[in-house]
Amino acid sequence: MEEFLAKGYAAASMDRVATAAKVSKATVYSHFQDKESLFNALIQRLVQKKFQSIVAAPDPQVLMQEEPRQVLHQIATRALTNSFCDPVYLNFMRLIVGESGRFPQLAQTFVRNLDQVGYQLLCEYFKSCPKLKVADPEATARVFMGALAHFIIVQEMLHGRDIMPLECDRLVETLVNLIVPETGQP
Amino acid sequence: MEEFLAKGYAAASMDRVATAAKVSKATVYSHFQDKESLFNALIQRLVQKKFQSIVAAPDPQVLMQEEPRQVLHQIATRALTNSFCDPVYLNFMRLIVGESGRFPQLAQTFVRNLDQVGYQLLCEYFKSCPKLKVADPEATARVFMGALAHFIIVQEMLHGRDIMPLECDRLVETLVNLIVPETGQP
DNA sequence: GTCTATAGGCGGATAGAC
DNA sequence: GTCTATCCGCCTATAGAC
Repeated sequence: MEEFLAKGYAAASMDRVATAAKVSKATVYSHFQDKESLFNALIQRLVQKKFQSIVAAPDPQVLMQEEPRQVLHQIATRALTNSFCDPVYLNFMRLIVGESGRFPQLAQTFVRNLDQVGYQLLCEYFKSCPKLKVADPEATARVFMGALAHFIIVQEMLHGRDIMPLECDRLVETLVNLIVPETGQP
Repeated sequence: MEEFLAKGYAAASMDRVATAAKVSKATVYSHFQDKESLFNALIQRLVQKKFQSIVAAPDPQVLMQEEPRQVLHQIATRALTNSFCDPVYLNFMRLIVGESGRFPQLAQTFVRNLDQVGYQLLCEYFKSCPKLKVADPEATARVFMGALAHFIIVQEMLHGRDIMPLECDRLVETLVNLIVPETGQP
C-alpha cells in the first residue's frame, strides 16, 4: 500500500511492492492475480480501516444533552485536526480521486464507507437534536461536510495554505454560526 | 493534453502524445525537454484557459443592484451546472489532485488561478454588498465554495450520485438560506 | 508456498539523415 | 524542424525448481 500511496497506481512497481513486503515478485503474484487485483484488495482494506476509525469516534446519543454549538464545534475541529490532516489519509484521497476516472468502483466504495457514514451521522444529529431547527437536515449536512472537506483539500492536499490563508477556527466559527445563529435569544 | 487527462501522468505515453499531435516522437522532444516539461507546459496552458472563463463570467458591480438571494442563487446554480460539471474539468481536477503530491507547484498554480479567483470575487461581493451583513466574509466565502465544490467532487468525480442522492436545488436553497436568512423582515 | 531466472513488451529518450 | 530507426531500461507476468 505504501508503494501505491507514494507513486500512484500506474507508477507503482510490483518489484518495489515485493521488496517492501520482503518477498519475491512471484510470491506476490501467487496471492493476487495481477496488479489491478492487488490494488483493489489494498484499497478495500484501507477503506475498511478508515471506516472503523469513523464509527468509533462519536457517541450517537450522548451528544443530545450537550449544547448544539459545542457539539458542532467539536465535530468540525476534530475533523480538521485529527482524521483529515493525517498525511496517509491525504495521499489516500489523492489516490482515490486521481484514479476515480479509471476505477469508478473504488471511488464508490470510498464514498459508501467514508463520506456517507459521516454524512448519515450528521443527518441523524440534525434531525433528532431537539434544540436544533434545521429546515433541510440532509442538505445542511452536505454543506457542513463540504465546507470542511474542501478546506482540507485546498489547504493541505493542493498546498494552498500560503496562497489562501485562513485560520481553521474562523472557518469553524463561521460554519457553526451559520447553522446555529447566535442571535441573543435567552 | 487529452492523453494526460485520460491516462494520468504516469500512464500517459509519449508515443500516443506524438500520434495524437500527428508528429513524430522526436519532434515532441525537440519542443519539450522531457515528459515532465511537457506536462508542466500543458497544465499551465489549461489553467490559463480555465482562468479566462472565470474572470469573464460575472459582472463585478452590476450585481450590487440585484437581490442578494438571487445573486447567490445564480452563482451557485451556474457553478454546479456549467463549469464544474464539464467532463474535461472533472478529469482536470482528477489529474491535479492525483498528482498534487508529486507536482506540488502545479497544484498551487491551480489554486492561485482558479480557486483563489472565485474566492476573491465572492469575498468582494460579501464585503461590499450593502444589504448583506456577513460577519466574516472570507470564511463565509470558503463555506460557500467548499459546499459547492465538495458536492461536485462526491456526486460527479467520485460517482456518488446514486449513493448519496441530493438535488442540486436543495443544496443551493439551503446554502443561500444559511447565508441570507429568510426570516420575514419586510 | 516461495524462490530464481527470464520472457516479452512498452516506456522515455536520442542519433543522425534530410 | 521534422523524420525514421534505434538504444536501453524497467515493466508486468510466468515457468519451473525446491
